[in-house]
Amino acid sequence: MPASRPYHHGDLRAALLRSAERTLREKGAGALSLRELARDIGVSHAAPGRHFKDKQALLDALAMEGYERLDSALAEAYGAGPGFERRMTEIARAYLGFAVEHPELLELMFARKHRPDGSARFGAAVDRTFGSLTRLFADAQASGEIVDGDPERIALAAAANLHGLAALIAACALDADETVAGLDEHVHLLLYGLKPR
Amino acid sequence: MPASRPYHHGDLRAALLRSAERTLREKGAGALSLRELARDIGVSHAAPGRHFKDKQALLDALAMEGYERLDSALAEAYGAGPGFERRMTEIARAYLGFAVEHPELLELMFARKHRPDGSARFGAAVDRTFGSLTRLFADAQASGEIVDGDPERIALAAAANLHGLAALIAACALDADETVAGLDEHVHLLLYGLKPR
DNA sequence: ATCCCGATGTAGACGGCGTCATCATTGGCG
DNA sequence: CGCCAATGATGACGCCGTCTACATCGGGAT
Repeated sequence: MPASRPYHHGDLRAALLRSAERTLREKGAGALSLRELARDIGVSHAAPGRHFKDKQALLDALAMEGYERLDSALAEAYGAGPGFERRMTEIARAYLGFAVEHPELLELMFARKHRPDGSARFGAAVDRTFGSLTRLFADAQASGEIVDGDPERIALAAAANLHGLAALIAACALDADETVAGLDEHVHLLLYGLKPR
Repeated sequence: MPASRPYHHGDLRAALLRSAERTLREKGAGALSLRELARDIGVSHAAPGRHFKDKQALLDALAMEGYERLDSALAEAYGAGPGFERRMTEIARAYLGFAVEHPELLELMFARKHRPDGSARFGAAVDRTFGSLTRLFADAQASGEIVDGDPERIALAAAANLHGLAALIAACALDADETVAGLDEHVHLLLYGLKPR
């Protein structure tokens, strides 16, 4: 018979995050229970408390991981090659791709729970996430490819547009495939406006 | 002493919804408990079960009320007077106003829980909500004020833009006042695009 | 006018949960 | 080698959602 499990797990914190993310993906944030995680991993029901002050702390950590992954995806898209429109389209594709593959995580990242004081950490995370857009538009403004004006505002316009699509997809309010298929046209509308030229 | 409370409440369902909305606004959806609602209202802990199959059913009902209110606000904004841009701006202001005043409710409305089969009801609710935009753009297209193309897609571009702003405000990722103050410019960017003309 | 029945509310129980306090085990560092 | 901080186990507490069985009501059929 196998040696009984060692008293200490080794890396319970990481195991919790892995297992939690799996549950999040499969059953949603509401159906996530610390006790169940502990059971799945094979530790006592209170062990998670050693690594996360409370359930919200675990969810916060999960959200932070989400920001890091989304940041990477957007940064990679930003480097997809030269050319403003190419980059813009790739960033949009990356954002929507994230929403399609990790809708529950996206919802968690932008959940309205991160305020009591961690709001600073999450505010910074959001800023980092949209940093790729800010850089992109700063570049494009310098070369005259983008209208003048407060770069923050212009980046916000793009960010709101992308996040809106992503949030609607995550909420199942939009058909994901259909939306992704029409993404090029959507970006075109964003860049050229709804008014005829 | 007051006559003991009557055995039947009279309109417990409505009382539950009222009290639930208050809790939602003050403490968030996560902190909403059927038992606490029952205590506040003065009925037994299982009484809510007579009117809502389970907790999710109550949340769904709240979300539906939210859609109705948002629909009214948008419809009123649509009727704010003639002129496409005027209407567009007023609709945007109404949407963001809703997000500022009822952030928790907005989050609930677009929460990813409404799928098991009620997805149809909520899909229809979303369609109704963005109906004002669809109408608006149909009008505007007819008079040549808006670019040609699939009206659905154009309405979606506007809807995603507004919903993105609203969602970011509700998530505390944007400063509400600041965003509302810059709304006119934001709408301008939506209509005229990010590329110079 | 009476009876009955469905709608509504109550009482109690069950299991699950998050969290806390207390105790056990461990590995590493002085 | 011995101690200690980190980590895990155990048990307890109160709250929760939900189920079942029972109580109370009002209104419609007779």
